[in-house]
Amino acid sequence: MTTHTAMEPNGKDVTNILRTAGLRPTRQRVSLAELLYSKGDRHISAELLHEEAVAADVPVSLATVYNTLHQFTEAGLLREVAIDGNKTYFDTNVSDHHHFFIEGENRVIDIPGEGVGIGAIPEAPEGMEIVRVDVVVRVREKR
Amino acid sequence: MTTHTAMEPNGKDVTNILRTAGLRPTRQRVSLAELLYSKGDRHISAELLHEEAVAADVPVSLATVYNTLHQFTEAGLLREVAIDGNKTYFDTNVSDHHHFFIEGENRVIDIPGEGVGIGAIPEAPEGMEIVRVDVVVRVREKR
DNA sequence: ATTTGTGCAAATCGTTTGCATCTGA
DNA sequence: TCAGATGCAAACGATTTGCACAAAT
Repeated sequence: MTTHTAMEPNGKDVTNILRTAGLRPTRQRVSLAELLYSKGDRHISAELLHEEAVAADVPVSLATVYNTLHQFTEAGLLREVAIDGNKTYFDTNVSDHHHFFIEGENRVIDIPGEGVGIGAIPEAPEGMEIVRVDVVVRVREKR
Repeated sequence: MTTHTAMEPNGKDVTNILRTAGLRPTRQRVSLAELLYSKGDRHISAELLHEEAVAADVPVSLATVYNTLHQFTEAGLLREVAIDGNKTYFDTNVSDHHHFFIEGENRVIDIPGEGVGIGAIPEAPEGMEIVRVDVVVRVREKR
């Protein structure tokens, strides 16, 4: 009986999720997943997650963080948010929703509730199909 | 009399536009502006514009292309479109409109007409004001 | 034992910058 | 003249990759 599937509130779930996604639940993947999902919805960059991991005594290399984030994204556990141009954010909220982007601070936050709705979704060009609609509301500190 | 302001259909306009924007109409700026605006609305990357310039016998350095694109953007002659994450596109259409992003091809095209309308624009977070709303409809080749 | 993941450092890619040299007004 | 522009090459920051080593099944 090697199935040491302890009953830590998160550990177990995460392990299963990873397994289901076809990813071996390695130390670093489990730890990163816990960091990602234990604090509600987040929009995090690879670099920041790496720092958090190191701070949490989970030494992972930056390369592994990148790998992991991409694997999670492919597995549908994360959503890549391309907003800024020079940095990639990963969103732990995979459901359909949109974002505020705070200029200056370079922060991304979810638009709460059903705040936005596209009026009319345009038809895709000939031979194309819509994959997703992203709405980014850019805001800045009011002065 | 050095004011050789010829009456080339574009040359003149461009020169004036630049002057109005407070930019000296230098050889390369005028050429780049012509490349940008002589073909209708475009979504172009620095690299591509650079190639076009070189191809058009207007040797400009890539650095100058970047500088110029940013100056034009500040002057309101261009609009930066952050869609892709790893590349910046500059849109010659400065009016309010949205985009299709063709995955795989990494191409950006305008959404024609009044195809999209945000249903309800959400209120900005406390102390923030909305700068702009960007809608990107990601499409892929239908199979 | 095999397969898959990880870490490191080097490589890449797009973009920016420093600085000496030109150019337009 | 002389501030402002340009070109080049080096600097940069984010991300990726190659490969030897380690861990999971």
